[in-house]
Amino acid sequence: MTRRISKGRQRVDMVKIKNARNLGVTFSKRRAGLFKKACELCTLCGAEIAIVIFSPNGKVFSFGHPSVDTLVERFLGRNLPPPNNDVHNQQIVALREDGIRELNTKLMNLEGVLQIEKNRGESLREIRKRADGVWWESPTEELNLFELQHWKKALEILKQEVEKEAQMVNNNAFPFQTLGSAWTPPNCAS
Amino acid sequence: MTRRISKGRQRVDMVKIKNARNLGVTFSKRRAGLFKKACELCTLCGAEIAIVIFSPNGKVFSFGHPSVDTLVERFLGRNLPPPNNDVHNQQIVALREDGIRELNTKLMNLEGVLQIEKNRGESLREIRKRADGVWWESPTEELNLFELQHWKKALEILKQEVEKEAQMVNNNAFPFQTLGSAWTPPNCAS
DNA sequence: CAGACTATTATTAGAAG
DNA sequence: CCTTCTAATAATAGTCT
Repeated sequence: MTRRISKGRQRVDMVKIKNARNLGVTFSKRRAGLFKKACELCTLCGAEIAIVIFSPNGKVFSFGHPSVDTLVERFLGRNLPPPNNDVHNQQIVALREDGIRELNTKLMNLEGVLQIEKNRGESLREIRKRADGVWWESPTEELNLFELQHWKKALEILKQEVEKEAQMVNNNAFPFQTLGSAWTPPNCAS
Repeated sequence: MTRRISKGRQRVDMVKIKNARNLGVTFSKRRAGLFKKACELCTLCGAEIAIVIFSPNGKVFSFGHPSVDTLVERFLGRNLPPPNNDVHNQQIVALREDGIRELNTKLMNLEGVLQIEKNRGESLREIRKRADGVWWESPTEELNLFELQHWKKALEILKQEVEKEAQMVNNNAFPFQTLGSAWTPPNCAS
């Protein structure tokens, strides 16, 4: 029996990914964790969440309940089937007017540009691996919270859509993007 | 001292929120946790993430790195295809470097301080006294809010200069890839 | 490559202030 | 509406299989 020397979890502010391989593994793990958290928040609190992730390699992953497109449309203020129009618009305005966030983006912009200028001469050897394909498993879950029961219908419709899309993806030698696909972690909060 | 009978964390599949009040608290806490996870994923792995959350009450919360709008547009395919050029990859590589991560952390911490200052009106000294441990190590340690805002302006001006310089490259090689976070938790991964 | 393992940290539900 | 505390579970980085 070899001695197991597991490094265990590091403090977040000390995490340093050693190489590209580990970085990819970490990305996959944390992406799954993020989607799981989102799913739990949906089922537990009755929230509607859309997440779009662009990986460093250019692949796209998305999570959406009831669907990314629906929520994005609502966020952009086009088709408002608003349960609460006033609050919604107020929030949008508030989001857009938040100067601090704007400041943060600008600062980050500055840092990014500067760093790029610094690294302009550096050679890069980035692997454009074929990232993991979109897999989704959708166990027929019971939404036990009675506040969430009206979601069942939407969820089933969503699953059908995703199923159709996933089949297309599987048949074709799926190229690059995953649009409008939802992801469901194996064990989402019920 | 009364005896503390803390229920502790429940298993996720057993969590049942007792009443509306607790549901609201749970929503806030988990929403913050989700955003923090997303921020860590951005900083640690160089991912770009947009999250839109509609609360059960109709309120909207968003997280975007670099911005929700940018990523949503890319997701919807209305804008440029995923940037897979040298400059982009260089930036991703730069994100993984310790230096840029530290800079990001510093800026995010700065952002967090400004946010808190704006919202609470507390003094920087009090905040720093409370936030034990993680802080930036730089000549900014003695800055108060006033000076921080001054620094912010200087950075913005510098950023404009850099942007102007990079504008020529912008059109071809560096379309819209930026660093930035729309929302920053108090302690984001470094 | 994809899971399993595990030491370790992170998250969080509920309660109290 | 906050913040803080705490027990208890959840997440995860590195490693091995």
